[in-house]
Amino acid sequence: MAEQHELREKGLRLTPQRELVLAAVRELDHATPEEVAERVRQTHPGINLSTVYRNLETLENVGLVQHTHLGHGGASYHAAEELTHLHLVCGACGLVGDAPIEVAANFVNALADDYGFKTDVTHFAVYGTCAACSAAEL
Amino acid sequence: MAEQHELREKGLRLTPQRELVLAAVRELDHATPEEVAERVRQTHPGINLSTVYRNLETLENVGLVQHTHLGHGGASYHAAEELTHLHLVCGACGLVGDAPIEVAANFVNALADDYGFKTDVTHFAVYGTCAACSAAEL
DNA sequence: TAGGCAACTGCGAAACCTTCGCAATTAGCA
DNA sequence: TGCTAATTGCGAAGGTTTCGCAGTTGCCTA
Repeated sequence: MAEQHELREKGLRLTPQRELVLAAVRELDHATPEEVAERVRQTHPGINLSTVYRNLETLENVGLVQHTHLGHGGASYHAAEELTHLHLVCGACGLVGDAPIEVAANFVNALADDYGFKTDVTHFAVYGTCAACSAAEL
Repeated sequence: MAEQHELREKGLRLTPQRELVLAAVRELDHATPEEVAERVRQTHPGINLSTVYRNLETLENVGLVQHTHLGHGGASYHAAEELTHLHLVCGACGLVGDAPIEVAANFVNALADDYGFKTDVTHFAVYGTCAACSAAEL
């Protein structure tokens, strides 16, 4: 994993904190800044929350990570290369499920054809009620 | 517009603030709590932000309004009866467009069939790039 | 290999947004 | 008309995200 390479390539300095933040995002898959910080602290206890925020922003600017809105207010961060699925958030139990992007292909095409709108389905979650909760409601 | 009726029907007291909040949500169409407050203040200058928050919550509980996530963090409120369209948020210019719910029908059905997931397409916005901005990028 | 510049970090404080408790007010019932 | 509980206003608290500043440190250059 030539991680140094990818960070340097983007014109970023290689700091332990930065590497750890990127690694944490990759390991965690949709994690909040707070969760990323917690994870990083396992190997680098002193890391500051501000630093995590700043690095997430920086990494997002160079396209290595991306954020998604999974619920309430906060953003969750993903490694950019893993953004191959969309998120199904259950309003009842709060669980976040995945579905392949292809499920939305028709939808995306329809928006493109009818409105010229280029959709990024992964940015916002898809909200609804999961199978288990629908069943429980009856 | 027998507004009194609908509020009383839901078991709510009829206060000027409540009526104004509901009216503001209906007039504004997707407005943040802050925007609702501002609007209400035009006719009722003293209204407190807490009151707006509380009324939005109350009105949502009885099903008269609903909130949607259009971006960043905050929620936006809609009159429940107008939730017949989904929101297209352009990441470049920030504009919020509308599209009829039917565009997503196939998508919703696919999620229901494949995952048993009942989707509420209006709760989260659909994120992407609008026609104008896609054109401008080239 | 040493030196210097700019990027980066840590820290604290500030700026949000939202929720909460409490006392005073007020709507709607009898 | 009076009572009671819902609702309001206010201030404060809580949480998240941003910011400024001084100190540190990566990386380029000589």
